[in-house]
Amino acid sequence: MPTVLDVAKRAGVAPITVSRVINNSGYISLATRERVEAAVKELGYVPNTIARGLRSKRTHTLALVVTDITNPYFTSMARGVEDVAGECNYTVIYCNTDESEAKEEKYANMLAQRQVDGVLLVPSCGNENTIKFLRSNDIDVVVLDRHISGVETDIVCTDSKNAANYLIKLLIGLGHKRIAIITGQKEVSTSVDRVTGYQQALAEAGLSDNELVFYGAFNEQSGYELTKQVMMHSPKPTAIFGANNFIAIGIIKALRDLNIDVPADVSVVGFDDLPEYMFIKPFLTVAKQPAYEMGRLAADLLLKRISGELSEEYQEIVLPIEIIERESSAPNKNG
Amino acid sequence: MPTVLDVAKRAGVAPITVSRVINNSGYISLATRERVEAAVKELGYVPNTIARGLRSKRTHTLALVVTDITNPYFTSMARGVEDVAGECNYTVIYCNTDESEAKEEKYANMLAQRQVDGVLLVPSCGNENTIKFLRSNDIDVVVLDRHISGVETDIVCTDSKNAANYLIKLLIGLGHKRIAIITGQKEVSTSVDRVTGYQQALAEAGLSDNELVFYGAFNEQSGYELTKQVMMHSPKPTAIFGANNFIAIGIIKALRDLNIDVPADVSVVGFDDLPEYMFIKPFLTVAKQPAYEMGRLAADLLLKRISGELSEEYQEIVLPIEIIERESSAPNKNG
DNA sequence: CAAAAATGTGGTAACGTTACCAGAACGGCG
DNA sequence: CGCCGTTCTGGTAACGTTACCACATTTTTG
Repeated sequence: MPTVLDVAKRAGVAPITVSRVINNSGYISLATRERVEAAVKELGYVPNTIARGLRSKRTHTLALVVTDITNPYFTSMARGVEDVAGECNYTVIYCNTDESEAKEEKYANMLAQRQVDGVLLVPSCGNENTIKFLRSNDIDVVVLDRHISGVETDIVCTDSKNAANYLIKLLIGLGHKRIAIITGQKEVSTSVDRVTGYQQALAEAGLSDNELVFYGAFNEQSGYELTKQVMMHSPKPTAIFGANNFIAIGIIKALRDLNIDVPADVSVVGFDDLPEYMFIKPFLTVAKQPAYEMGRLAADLLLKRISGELSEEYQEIVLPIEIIERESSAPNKNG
Repeated sequence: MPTVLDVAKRAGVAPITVSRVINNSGYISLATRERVEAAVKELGYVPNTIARGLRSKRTHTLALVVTDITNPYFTSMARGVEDVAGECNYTVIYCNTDESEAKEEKYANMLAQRQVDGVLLVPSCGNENTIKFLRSNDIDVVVLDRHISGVETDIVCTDSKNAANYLIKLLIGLGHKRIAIITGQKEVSTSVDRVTGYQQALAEAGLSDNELVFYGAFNEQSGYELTKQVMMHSPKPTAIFGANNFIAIGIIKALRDLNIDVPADVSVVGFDDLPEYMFIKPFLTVAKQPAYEMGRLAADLLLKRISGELSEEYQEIVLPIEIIERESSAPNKNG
């Protein structure tokens, strides 16, 4: 493994000069630059990012902390982050918290040890400890997807409340009066926001008495089980709002197992679209968040924050949500 | 940011002693250990992985190079890798080559700079350059999914040829005689292997004259377009084999747009299952590769290779493929 | 034409950790 | 009692790079 020193000797210059050529910094005459570049090639020299990081205090590494990378919503987000990072010669480390606060803490610790330059965080809970810890280790943080209380921060998210509101109004417009919502953990902001949007829509339509809110987890199983509970209610709801993609799938499967037709008997709407290629035939009416774009913008904001080219003030970027009406929502024919 | 030195001072010991406590190496009396641990806590000391890596020549970092992380096949694989790596306190960097040799090369260079301890590589092409380059930089490599020529290496894969063979025999058993295969790039081993399995099955059944092989790319668009070509053939095939999940989806969509019913008019079989949760109703007959398990085993093998606890000989691990028969393959009723 | 600014190069030290070598204190053994 | 092995601790240097300062040379400016 040749080092700057070897290259320097070969090119007949000082190590620092080699460094300057590689980093394109400072003044270098064309002649020496060429000599150095030739030496680099001849020796197959590869600069050592580790040593560089130690000295310069910049590791050119970001981390993306999500709950589960196998959720296509986060996979797209990850790809967005990766693409922007790659363009700027940054590397990304991915971490899966599985919605566990303990895992989040463990990862935060690991990332501090690794001296990453910045972290893109989808908080596993409403807790501000992780952010404070990272900041105390000189690591910039941009929050994604979910709000966090108790601390100011840069954040990239969508307007869950409004989108939920819109979806419910859509259902109300189709004649539905008994609409249930199945959502995730009470501790997660998106979960709460979607419920709030739901409640507001009902209130505006004078249907507040019909609230049917079910908290659970953001996964298929929870959606499945809660649907069975929901359908025990009397009178039965005529529409269900699943607060993320997995919940929506759980709902559809449960209804199928209960021999309830969608949308003839019950309409279903969801949040977070599944990738188009996944469905032979798109079917579910959803509020689609621009996951890839969110990843891109968040990475962009983080990189700017790291380079210090931003004012002190924290930024909040709210992206629009697209409502896609498909077959799963239909006029109410069941009272 | 406190360092070992600060901790050492506080605990009244030498820096090296702090290092020993943190790494659980060498002899330490209980008293000093406790003193050091207390100092670590009081100062909020976090060891610096960068400095550690520079000195010890081990970064505790792996890289997973795949073609596209948004393909659920690779996402599962990634999760398998991540889980094993995490257990051993290794961190994983993900890289997407998008099947481009240039990108693969760029990433290899980056990974060498970062001094990763090992790389899990899904080769974007049959080229051995990347492996040779990484090895010349003291980086261990385990190849995943696809064979590579021109160089011996550890590899974890499945028996594509046999699985393809089996799928085609299944179709032949259902009475199909004109079976087309739509596959990926000619340069990719899995692409070729699946064609070989296809050809052998036809040969064994005395149907060699009916070969219908279409090379393209491993994505939906290619599957879609080639399907339209395939169906121009006369006489039309009665079954199509899509050599990966995206191609299969492209096929299904194309047939739908052509008003051709699956499986009444044409049977379809695929490779690489989509995650169960994606489908309300599983439908496609597939050869399912154990992606998560492949990731786990490959990471395991790589870590062993890194720790030097393996003999010199390269290992080839071939995992079984599961054939899942579903509705998209049915008896031939179209001659 | 002197002074100031731009250009080009190098020396030294430092980033934070651990490898390597050394040595002290202690107990057990012949 | 002297020797050896075990247990515990420390000093020094090195990993490969770049920050910082210094200086020489050339070009620009008033």
